[in-house]
Order: sequence, then structure tokens, then C-alpha cells
Amino acid sequence: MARDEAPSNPFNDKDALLANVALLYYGEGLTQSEIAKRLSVSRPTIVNMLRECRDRGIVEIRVDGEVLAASALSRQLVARYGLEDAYVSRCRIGGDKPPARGESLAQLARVAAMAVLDVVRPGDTVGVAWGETIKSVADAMPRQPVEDVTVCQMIGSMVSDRVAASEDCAIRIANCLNASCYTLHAPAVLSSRDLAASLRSEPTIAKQLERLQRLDVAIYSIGNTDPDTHLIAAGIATKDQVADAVDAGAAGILCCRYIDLNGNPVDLPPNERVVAVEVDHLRAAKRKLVVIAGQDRLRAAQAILNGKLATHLCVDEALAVALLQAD
Amino acid sequence: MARDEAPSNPFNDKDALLANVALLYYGEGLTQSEIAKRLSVSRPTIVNMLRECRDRGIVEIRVDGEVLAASALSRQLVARYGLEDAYVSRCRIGGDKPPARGESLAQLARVAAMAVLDVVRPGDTVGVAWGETIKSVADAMPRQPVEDVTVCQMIGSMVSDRVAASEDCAIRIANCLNASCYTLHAPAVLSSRDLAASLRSEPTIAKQLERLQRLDVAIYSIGNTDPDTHLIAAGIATKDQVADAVDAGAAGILCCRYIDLNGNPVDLPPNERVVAVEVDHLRAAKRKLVVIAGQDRLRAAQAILNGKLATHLCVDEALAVALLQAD
DNA sequence: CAATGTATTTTACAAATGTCAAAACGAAAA
DNA sequence: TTTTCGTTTTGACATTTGTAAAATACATTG
Repeated sequence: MARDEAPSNPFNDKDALLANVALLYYGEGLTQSEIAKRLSVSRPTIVNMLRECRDRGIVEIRVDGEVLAASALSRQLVARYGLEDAYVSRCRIGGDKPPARGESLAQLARVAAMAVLDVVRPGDTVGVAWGETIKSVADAMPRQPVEDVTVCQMIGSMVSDRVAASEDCAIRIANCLNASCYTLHAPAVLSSRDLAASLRSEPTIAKQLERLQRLDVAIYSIGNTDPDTHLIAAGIATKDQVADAVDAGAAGILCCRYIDLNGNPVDLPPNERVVAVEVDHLRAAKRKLVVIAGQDRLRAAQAILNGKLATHLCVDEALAVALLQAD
Repeated sequence: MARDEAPSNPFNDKDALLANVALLYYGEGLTQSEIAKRLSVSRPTIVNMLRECRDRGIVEIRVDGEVLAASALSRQLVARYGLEDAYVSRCRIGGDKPPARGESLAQLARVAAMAVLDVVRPGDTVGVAWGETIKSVADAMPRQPVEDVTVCQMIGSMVSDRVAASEDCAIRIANCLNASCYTLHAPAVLSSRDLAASLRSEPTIAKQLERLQRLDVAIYSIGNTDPDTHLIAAGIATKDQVADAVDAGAAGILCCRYIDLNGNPVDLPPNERVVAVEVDHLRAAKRKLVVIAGQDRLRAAQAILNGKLATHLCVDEALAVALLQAD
């Protein structure tokens, strides 16, 4: 009976022992010394085993998403904006200064990761965006298989010095969900409108874009139109182009496309050269999980909410309060 | 906006804070002191919050079932007995004396609880037996919703001084899976054959028994025919009746019914007075998770395996070794 | 057989956690 | 306003865990 008899099970005898040790510690509540005694090894060996369990995902520690959506702020956001659910992350209370952006984003990402598990159901086709926020969510995801799920990359490939390549988010989330993954084999933005149109007509890409027209779930964030927006940092748009878009009414940037305060697309450069899901196709998804960090994104968040572009909202406390205080 | 606007969410603002604290501790890896500082509370308050999270299932700590099925013993059992999966629990290594039954059962129950989450799929109809072993499994289950699952009690109601009422296991497992639950509103054993037949014909009970004929998953254990069997302890059969059954070839007791070494039913008292799933209907289930503790149940385990009454086996190490050493 | 590399054990110590009793605090009721 | 009750804080201490260096053990290689 060769080891590769069950090629789908990549674990071995030692791994099974690790799993048993994890059950004794986390499940039975034995101390490391008690376990070491039972297994006739030293306590540091047990420490190493438990660390390996956590590091490799043999043990997963999950927080109930439903509880995360239960706060007063969450309920008020649901009532105010007609959402199915709202998740508000809190990482600091009181004090005279608010949390740093990194600290807040880290906790928001964890909350959103739990929200993903709440929102995604067996059989779903899930579109995943790309950006610093979505990348953090992907990093925070535990391994939780969901049956028959397909994950699709919604924005063409792009490399930024701030975030890894855009297919990375989709692949990572697909791995956590044990899902099939369809990446979008095209740059997010082309050099000319004609070239972008040609690429969209390529059968493999056309098929993938067609898939993005009938998503069950879409997971995305929204960017600012501030001068430090990712679009400029990634060389996709110039400062002047973004300024022109703002003048024309752009309130936020959604999957590389501008939207105005009512959630309608603003068709200005580089929109015609972009290869990504259309705003209206996002709006058509049954469940839309939008993750937004920071009070500075209030206007962009309002564009999302006014444009019915979210069914499930995940924000930090500062943005939640700002959304509730806004007219 | 009244609190009962979302009646399906029974949690509140404080619960949401607990969940956030849990994410900071288990997810971010902050110490209790760091969290206390951030939230402007005392460290014992954080200790209490984390304990409440664990106690109420706001936090769940899970071990990957696939890893538990990866040991050498598991692979050998799969190969030897043609199983889909085998889970072997280990709670003690080496030493000159084996683990106590209670210690072994506790760990086996935890392993089996993880196995349940591996085996049950969305849309499944799941039959659940009753007994000390299955009760322990139910107690060890984490809260893990699985879509559209129906849980059915397979053995009529019975109260024992050793285990709670038999519908308890089914209800508890149903709650963990967020499943519908159908209990079997009849005693497990009646005083006469005619009365049992009449009860089986009652529409509600007949419907429930009919449901048990087409199970996707069945979860059960098997009992011994020793004098200390539950059947005698519960007053269902006398010592003489059990002895007669053994003389007639009974090797084990499965859902209150005798089976011989080939897994065939042995139709002796109190079989005709029993209200429970039929052995052949168990055999017909697509996935059969059988949980057996103790080397003393070798013969009963062999009856199960010979009779194709298990697709997924969950045993402790002593029984695993005994099964592999048997002819 | 000796040398080498890897893993575990031993030992120690700092940090974190668990637990608890007494005191303090704040809200609600009388 | 006072009393009562529940919760939290304070302070302390025992236990457990995390971490690390040195020693030991064992398997592999030349």
C-alpha cells in the first residue's frame, strides 16, 4: 500500500499526530505538560507541534460572522442604507486619538474574512477584486472549504509596488474556499482603446468577462479620487485625468472605473482602455460584499450605497459613524 | 429602529465587541494586556470576554478532519477494509498501560466531531443514532452551519441512567449544523409486537421511518453483546435474551438490533418490538460514519465492516491496531 | 568507524495567562 | 438621597506558555 494511494490527501502520519495533539490542547483543554507526559516527549516539542498546527492551518480559529454583524452600529447601517448585513470592526475604544490606518485595516480585514464565509454559499460564482484592502482580506482568510464554488478575478492583471499581482487575491481566496479559480489573462489597462477592444474579443478573455456578467457574489472595495489613489500610483491614470474626472462628478474608483455620487459610471480616460468587470455587472450580483477602510473614504462609500452597489457592507468604526452622521 | 428588526440575529452590541476582541486575540495575536489597553478595560475583563467567546461558541477552534484521516493506521484501515476514510484517534503514546476508556472516548469523540464536518454535505439528510459514544460526539461538535441539512433521529425515545434521552443527540447535532431536525416521537421499544406495529403505522411516525429509508448520511456506533450492554441496562432486553441472541450468532448491537458477524440482522427478541431504523436502511445510506471505542468491540466492529455498514470509520488506536491484526 | 546534520531534550528564565478576593464604581430601585 | 445589586478594577500570586542556548541523541553519509 503505497503512500500515494490517496493522492488527494497530502498529509502523513506525523501530521495526524499533530492534529491529535491540537485536539487534546484546544479541545480537551489539557496543558502542554500533560500532553507531553502522555506522548512521552518534551514540552518544547509540544510547543513546536502546536505552532506548526496553527502555521499550517491544521487548526483554524474562527469567529462567528453573525456576531460581528450584531452591533448597534451594524443595525443602524442596515436600517439606514437598506443592507442585508453590515459588519463594523472595532480595534480600539475611547482614547483621544483614533487607531492608525494599518491597525484599523488589519482588524477590518479579519472581520471581512469572517464576512466572506457568511456570504459565500455552495454553488456560488464569486468575483474578487484587487487592491490593498482586498489583499488584506485574502491574507486573513482561514481555510474553509465551501462546496462547488467558482472564484473569478474581476480586474485584469496589474503589478503595483504596494500590492502583489491582481490574480493573487483571487487565487488565495479560491484556495481557502477549495474553489475553482478563473483568472483574467489580460492587463488591467491597455495602451489604446482598439487594443483593449481586441483583447476583450479574444475567446478566452471574452468567456471570462461573460462569466463576470452573472456573479452570485462580488467582493470589492472602493478607492478614493485623492491624488494618492492607486490608479495614479500604478501609472494607470495621470493626476490631470483624475482631476478631470472629479470635475465631471467622480466620487470614487471602483475596479479601475470612476463612479459618481449616485453610483453611475463616469466614462472618462482610462475607462475605454480598462479590462475589468463593468459597474452594472457588479450591481447585478446577488450579494455584494464591499470592504471599506477609513473615514476619508466617506464620499466613495456614499457613492457605493447610493448606487445600490452593496448588499453587505464591511467598514471600520470611524467610517460607520461618519456614514450614520452624514445627511 | 427596534431591536427586533432582525429577529434572526440574536446577538447584541456587547456580543459584537466580544467577537472583535476574539479577532484581536486569536487572529491578530495581541496579548490580553495589549487588548485591555486598547479598549481601556482591565486585563481580567479581557480574560472573561475571551472565556465567554469560547463558552458561547462565538469562537470555534477546529482541527482539519483531512489531517486526522492521514495517519499510517488510517491508510491501512482504508486499504484493508475498502473504506472511503478512516479516522484514528490517539491520546497517549507508549507507556506500559493503555489509556482509560473515558480518556480514549473523549479524544475519539473530538476526532469524530471533526469527521462529521468532513462527511456531511449541503442538502444531506442525516440520520443520527443514540448512545454514550454518539452523545459524546454531539457534545464535542463545534457550531458549523451546513446548508440545507436535515437531521433525523434514528432510534425511538429512550431514557437511560447513563445517557440523556435519545432525541437529545439529534437535536444537538442539528443545532450545530443549523439543520432542520426530525425527532422520532415513539418509544424505542414497545411492550408488544402489535403495539409496535400500530405505532409504526401512525402517519407521523410512518413518515419519519420512511425518511430513514433514504438517508444520505448515517452516524452511529455499535454496541457489544456483553452482559453490560446498554440494551440490558436500559431494560430493553434481559440477560437471557441477549445470551440467546449470541448463541444464534449475534456479534453486535446496532440501533437496538442484533447483527451477526456478516452484518446481517438477527431477528430475535426484542427486535419485533423495536421502533428504529432498519439495518438494511443503514446499509443503503450513501455515507456511513461509524464511531467505535475500545478494543473490546473488535468483534462488533468486524460485523460492521464485513457487512458493508461503514464507509467512514472512526476508531481509537487500540481498536485500529486490533482490526489490522485480525485475520 | 568517524563526521556531519538534524531533531529533540534539558535547563532556565521571562512573559503571559488563569484565578481569586477585596475594593471600587455605577446604575437602578426604594 | 440612600441602599442594593451587578460589574469591573485592583492587586496579588500560581501556573502555563514562549523562547532560547547548550547538550544529547540519532540517522545518514563518506
